[in-house]
Amino acid sequence: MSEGAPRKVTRRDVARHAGVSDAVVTYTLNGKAPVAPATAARVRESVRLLGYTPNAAARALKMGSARLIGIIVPDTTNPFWSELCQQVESVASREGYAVLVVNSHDDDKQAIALANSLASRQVDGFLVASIVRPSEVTAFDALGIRWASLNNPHPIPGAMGVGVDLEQGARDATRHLIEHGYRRIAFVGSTKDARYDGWTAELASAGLEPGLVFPADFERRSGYLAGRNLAAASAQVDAVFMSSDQLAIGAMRALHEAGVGIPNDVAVVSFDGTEDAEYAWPALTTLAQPTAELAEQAVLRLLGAGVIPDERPRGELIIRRSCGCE
Amino acid sequence: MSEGAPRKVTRRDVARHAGVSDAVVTYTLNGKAPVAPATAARVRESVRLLGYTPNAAARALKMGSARLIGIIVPDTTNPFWSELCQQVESVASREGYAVLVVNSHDDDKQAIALANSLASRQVDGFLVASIVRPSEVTAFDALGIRWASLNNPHPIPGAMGVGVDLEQGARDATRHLIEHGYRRIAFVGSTKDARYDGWTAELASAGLEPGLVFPADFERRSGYLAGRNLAAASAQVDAVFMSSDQLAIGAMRALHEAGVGIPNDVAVVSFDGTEDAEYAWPALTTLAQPTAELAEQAVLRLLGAGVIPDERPRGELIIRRSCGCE
DNA sequence: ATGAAAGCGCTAACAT
DNA sequence: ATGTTAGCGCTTTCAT
Repeated sequence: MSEGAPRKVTRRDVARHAGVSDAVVTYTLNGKAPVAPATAARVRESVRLLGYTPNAAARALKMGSARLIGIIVPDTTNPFWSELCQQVESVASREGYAVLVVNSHDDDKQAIALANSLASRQVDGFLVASIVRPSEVTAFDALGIRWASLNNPHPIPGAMGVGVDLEQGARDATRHLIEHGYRRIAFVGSTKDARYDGWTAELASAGLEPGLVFPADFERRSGYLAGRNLAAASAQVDAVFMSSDQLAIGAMRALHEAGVGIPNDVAVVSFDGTEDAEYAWPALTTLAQPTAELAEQAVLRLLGAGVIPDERPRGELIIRRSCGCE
Repeated sequence: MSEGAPRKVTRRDVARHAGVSDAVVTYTLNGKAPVAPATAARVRESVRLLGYTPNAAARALKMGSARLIGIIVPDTTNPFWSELCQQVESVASREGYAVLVVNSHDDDKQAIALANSLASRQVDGFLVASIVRPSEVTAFDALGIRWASLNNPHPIPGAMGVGVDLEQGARDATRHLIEHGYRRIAFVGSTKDARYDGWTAELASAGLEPGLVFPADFERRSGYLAGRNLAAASAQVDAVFMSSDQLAIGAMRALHEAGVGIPNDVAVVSFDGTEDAEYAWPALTTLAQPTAELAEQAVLRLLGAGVIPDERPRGELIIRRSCGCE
């Protein structure tokens, strides 16, 4: 490590060292005004010699922007969110912004407090991947900063947002199961989620009876619990749609423990397309969310830059063996 | 969303509204000076009414600290790092600091650039989880801010740092395999890592021949590749020590595909203790790193606060079925 | 207990 | 092409 040594070279030090005024240093560094080549070179040399680092706080104060965006996620430990955050970071940094990631742990009080603290840090905008209720919409709007919802289970009235069409994705995944010939297709997930609507609709449009529902949130542990129930009911189930990869991974553990064969006894299809799905056993057929595209659109919308297509990004089914293919 | 509406209530607005001076608002909010109860109440009311949010940039400029710490990790998408980051965030926020997480993608040039940008953002210190070479030590020290290494494969000379005793952990894990009676124990990981030394030493002290080595970094994909080689050589291997859970998950996929039974044909023990290990199939016996403790020590060291025990945190072996137990 | 005022490091008119 | 200067919103002596 290093001591908090007596170091703080300012723009002024650089100016003196280079024998110019403060402004010229700014001009040189930010390229907003013409500077004589020789002068510029001298300034740059001084910057290097002195090891000058601009003070972002001063800049933020002056500019009213910290070139920072915030993102509120339920849990960065969940691979889907961590992959998405990384994509967001990648496009943000390309645009010259840093990203402050904060965890809400799915607690709304917390989310509002976090939004406040982001606001006080002068973020130029923030993304909310946690569930957003109407009361939060009000609270967020009151902050007077741009914000957008990211991949919420349903579009939020009155709020800007981007997210895949979850209902359509669930239909695509469910249809694949139907095409395999499975007729008793169960659902694991939340019934308040658009994926539930998609599963229901697809079953109906194929003239199939509604399947069994095993309620769960999106985590592995919850999937494991649902998986135990599913195993117990496996005689009445051919296949199952899982609302997230994590859920599927948890459920498959329970299925394995109960000796239920996948896909022979129960076929599974899941949702998200995280890297874990590829390494699960058996490898999961999953509806991959286009996280890169999602991140791109979200950041550009937030920054009010770029041309943004008006259609919702659509997921893509990745076929592996859990559904019975190959 | 909300427009970037004409909003910017400053401390001065609050002061006017409450009929006091700017200073009194600060006194009230920061509790650093005595304020008459009635005045304080009035100020607080004005804050509420006006929806005042302090400007962190101004505060940072004045104070020379943004109450921010940075952390440079190789890849937040890797569950071990994301879990660790979340722990760091949790203790930092308890101490009143936010955390800026950045990805180095294991690129040293990048790491130095990131450290620079953290410095310019006035972080109070930063943690480096990426590999740190001597040249980086110099670069980091030159920044004049506190920094510490976090969980590097080896302690870094001249740098403050915290991390588990990887060598000891690898010995513990390897010993467990030996106690099972396995005698031909392979290694998957990097030979430049302390875990390799631990595996080697434990084998030697048990009087066993050195086992097969399958080089790999710490990712799933790399584990998968190593796993294929391992499968091909499985007749000469009883058990294997994997340097990370991710590696083990990737390798197990290859083993399954090759029809190699776990633990019957090859037993496995891994390292890290991430949540994935619990849901892998079969569930992984793993040497769990004490991430909470690591995060606690790292942040407190960085902030130069609290009493920090001088011994290295030690991992704990979590027994599941991949090693042949139960 | 409260107020006045200086200044943190930077940018951007506005002069020259 | 370069210099001067006025703040951005906050904290903190130093007065009162």
